[in-house]
Amino acid sequence: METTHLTIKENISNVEITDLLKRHGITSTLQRVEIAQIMLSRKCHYSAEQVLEKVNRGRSIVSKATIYNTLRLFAEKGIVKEIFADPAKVYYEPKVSGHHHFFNEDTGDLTDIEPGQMTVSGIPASPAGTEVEGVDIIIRVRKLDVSR
Amino acid sequence: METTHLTIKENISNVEITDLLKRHGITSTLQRVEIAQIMLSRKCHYSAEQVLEKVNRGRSIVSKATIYNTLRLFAEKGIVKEIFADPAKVYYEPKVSGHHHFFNEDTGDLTDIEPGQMTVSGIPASPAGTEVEGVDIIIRVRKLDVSR
DNA sequence: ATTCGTGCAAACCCTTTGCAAAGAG
DNA sequence: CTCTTTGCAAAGGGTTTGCACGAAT
Repeated sequence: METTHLTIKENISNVEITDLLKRHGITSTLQRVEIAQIMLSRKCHYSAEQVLEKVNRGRSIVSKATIYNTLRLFAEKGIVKEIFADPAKVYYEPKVSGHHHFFNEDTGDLTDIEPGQMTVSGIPASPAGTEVEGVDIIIRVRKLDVSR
Repeated sequence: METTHLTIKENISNVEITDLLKRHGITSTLQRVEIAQIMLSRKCHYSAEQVLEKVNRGRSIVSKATIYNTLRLFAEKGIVKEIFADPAKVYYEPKVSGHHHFFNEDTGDLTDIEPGQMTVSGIPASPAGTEVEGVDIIIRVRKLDVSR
């Protein structure tokens, strides 16, 4: 349940993943391990559709419904983060705190801004009865307008 | 076409709105004036659905399709801004630069953070061939967890 | 006349849900 | 054996589109 440290590395063993899921209060199943494998082996920004493709790679192991359910579960449990930058779809990334994004409005590309590069100051008190969950900064960019 | 100054005030006359639309390169029509009226008479965050209700108020002046088309047009021309905070729907507000938002994940409420309160420093150079369109900061909040 | 804007309904697409079958402990 | 998870297909809901009608120049 507690947010334990997330390791992003190329070849995470199933044991490590199972362990990590359990530490986050998630029952380990075949499908969940496969999805975690995809989401935790590298920095990425994947749509549900992309996760589906990557998990199944030819074979057919996980259904679309399970992708959505699992990604939502992972988000609730804090091992994945949802990015709402593109109105058309949600993107998912491994939850490593403190970094933000460029979003290219022409191409839909998301790019990481490394943590520490950018700082926000003067964050006002949150509305009465609420607490801050997180701060998302999205810098919207588009291709240079050469006509100017 | 140029982003001219936007005035938010309670009773904007049709003449003022027509003029403003024209200055932004938008042909003035009955429906567009009605929609602009709603969007420019106060600070607000409305979903397309809410704009529809407010514009029609009993009568039936504008269709849903026109609401969407017009809001998108207004966004392109810079008199309205789209907020992507809630994955379920887009919110629209009058485009007055420099302010940001609290988003309550429990209720879906958006609240303004006045410009100047919060500053970001260390914005890195945007990816090659792109230019910054805008910086969106969303502070996600939720109701205080009393169980802790 | 020709062009542009509007309205309706249907299409779209991402996402969620209901329910029966399979899996975990 | 009981509770949880999965898969399928269907439903859902916000948004977009196609096309005919109407308005404007």
